Amino acid sequence: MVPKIKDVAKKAGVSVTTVSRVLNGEKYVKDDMKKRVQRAIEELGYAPSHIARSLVRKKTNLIGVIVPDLTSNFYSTILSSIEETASMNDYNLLVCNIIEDIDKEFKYLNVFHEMRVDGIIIMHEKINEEISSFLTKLQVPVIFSSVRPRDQRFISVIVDDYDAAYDATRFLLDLGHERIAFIGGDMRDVTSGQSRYVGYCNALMDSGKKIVHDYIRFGDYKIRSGYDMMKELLRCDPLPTAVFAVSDDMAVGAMNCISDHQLKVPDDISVIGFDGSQLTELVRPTLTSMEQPIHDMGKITVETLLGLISDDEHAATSDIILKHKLVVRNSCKKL
Amino acid sequence: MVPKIKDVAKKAGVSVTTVSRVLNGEKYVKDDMKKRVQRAIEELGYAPSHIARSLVRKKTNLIGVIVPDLTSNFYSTILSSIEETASMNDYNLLVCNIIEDIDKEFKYLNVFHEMRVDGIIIMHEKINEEISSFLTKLQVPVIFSSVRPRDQRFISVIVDDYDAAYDATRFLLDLGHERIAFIGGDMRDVTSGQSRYVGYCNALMDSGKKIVHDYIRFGDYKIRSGYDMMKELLRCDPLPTAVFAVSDDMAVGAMNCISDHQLKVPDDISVIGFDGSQLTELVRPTLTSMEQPIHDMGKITVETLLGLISDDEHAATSDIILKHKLVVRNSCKKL
DNA sequence: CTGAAAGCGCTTACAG
DNA sequence: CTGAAAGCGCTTACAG
Repeated sequence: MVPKIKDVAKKAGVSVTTVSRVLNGEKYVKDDMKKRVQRAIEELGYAPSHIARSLVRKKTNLIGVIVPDLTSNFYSTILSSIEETASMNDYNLLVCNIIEDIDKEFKYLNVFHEMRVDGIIIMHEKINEEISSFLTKLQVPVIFSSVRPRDQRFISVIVDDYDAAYDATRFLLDLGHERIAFIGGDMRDVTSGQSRYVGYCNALMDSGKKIVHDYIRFGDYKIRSGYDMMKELLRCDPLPTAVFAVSDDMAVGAMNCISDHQLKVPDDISVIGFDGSQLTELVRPTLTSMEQPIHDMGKITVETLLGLISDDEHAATSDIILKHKLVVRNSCKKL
Repeated sequence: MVPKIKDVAKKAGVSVTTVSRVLNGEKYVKDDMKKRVQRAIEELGYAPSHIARSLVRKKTNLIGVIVPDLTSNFYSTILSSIEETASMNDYNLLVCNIIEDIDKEFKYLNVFHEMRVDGIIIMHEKINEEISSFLTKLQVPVIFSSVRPRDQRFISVIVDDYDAAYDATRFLLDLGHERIAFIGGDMRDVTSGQSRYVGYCNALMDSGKKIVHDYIRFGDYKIRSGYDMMKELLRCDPLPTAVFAVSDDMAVGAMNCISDHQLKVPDDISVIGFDGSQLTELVRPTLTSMEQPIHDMGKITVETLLGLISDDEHAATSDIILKHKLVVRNSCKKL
């Protein structure tokens, strides 16, 4: 039904080899033949089967992407950038949304293997030993984007989470805040969990403040948990004057909780987020945030992966650290 | 390097045919052989090449998805549901983010063709004649999700936009509003553009109100345009007491604009949105919205498409209309 | 510059 | 129940 190379060859009165050659833009095809082949292709509406090509070329131009949550603005923005860069380089994306489901992840990694993807991008760091070793056996380039797994065999594209969290906390200290609460991530996460927590602590200590455990909570990066953790923080006495949440989503949750309790941001409590997602501009007051270069992150992730795939001698061999940047909006106030 | 069926056969001391049979779960394989094959598969870490399989089976289990904007909460939520349903049915998603770029869309449709996807899902209605006829020639099931193109050859999964817009406007009228502004979508769009506009107009007329052109603006569904259109509406005298925006994004833009001009939602102006995206719960005040069943929409889109793919006799032959539902939150006030 | 033939890694009649 | 062989739709040495 759908035309194949043989049909084109017959119609043009040449061999399939010749058709293949004009398809692949090889020289050494007489103009006359090329013209005939092109006309036949046109008339038949022929497009070569990527499937068949992949089989013989041993290259699929497919990249498997594992996203923890597609509905999160942060991830969907990175994904958007990944898609853009991949598309420009003639790669296509097989997208998997795992929603914290480790079994689904494993299933998908198997699919990626069966599909013989050329490379894999993973955007969460909660990989276990089983997945880690499966990934290694796969013999396919793997890259982590925006997170760094504990297993140092893999390359990550990230910001310096420790520095970024340190700077965010420092910013609040410089505004004169003394009672700074912290809504962290999962401490099992190396980057967004541990590093950001340690950055917060060290900034406090370096400026002679002590760490108050009542002011410290851990969520799961989502709006809801920011809200819930803030609710707990509002029971503290005295109240914190500022909150640093390690994701914009949690920061927005915290802001909403504050406003639902008839308090004002930033007059009563200042809030600073982390990520630089679109939420920052969307909420009122707009959210000051320690931003990751989300767009570049996606772009560089793909470019680095393509380097690995093509076995480029200049390909990355270690983590790529991008610059974070504090963007001041209206959610923090000088004390 | 990566093991193939031949390697498994050799290791197990059987023919490739037999290996293929146990791979495909056929009966008529002696337990003894089955065991040997399975062990060989295990030891080699063998997984069949989906590429090779697709070639002979003439089925790729791939669905191409065209999303207008991945960073939009509405679309990413549908996509998430699409992915979930596809995955459960052993289908994989090739995702394309076209960002209003008709050339990119065409390029991707060609890729989908070359990839021999089993089906295509499209989430925007701005398809031109060229794309429309290409789609028809493709001989592959196509389904539109959340939108309906002008071209009636295609099946859509949608809500009744006219009714939904009518009901949303009716809701404001019932609250006692007389001066109801409207921020619409692109009038070239059949569903979200035209139908919602007509629904708004008819609701007004049916209750004896006249249509004030100053109160009507058209945006592009995004936050920014809601903001900009609202800015224009704020120049009206008298001010409208309520605004109906045909997407939650535009409604949030409108709310922000109102609050940036020192007015209050809903005390000064009520706002109602459309879609039921996560934004509704995220903003303050929370946004009343005419909701589409986003999750079901994604699920049913895939199920319908799979019906078409398997050439099920019960497969849909016309549009599928899902129920809309008004969810009242805190952005609208009784006058 | 052009074409016949082998091969990519599978599945599926067909024969036994 | 098992296997040899053809074929899926391409590309790529190889020979001319």
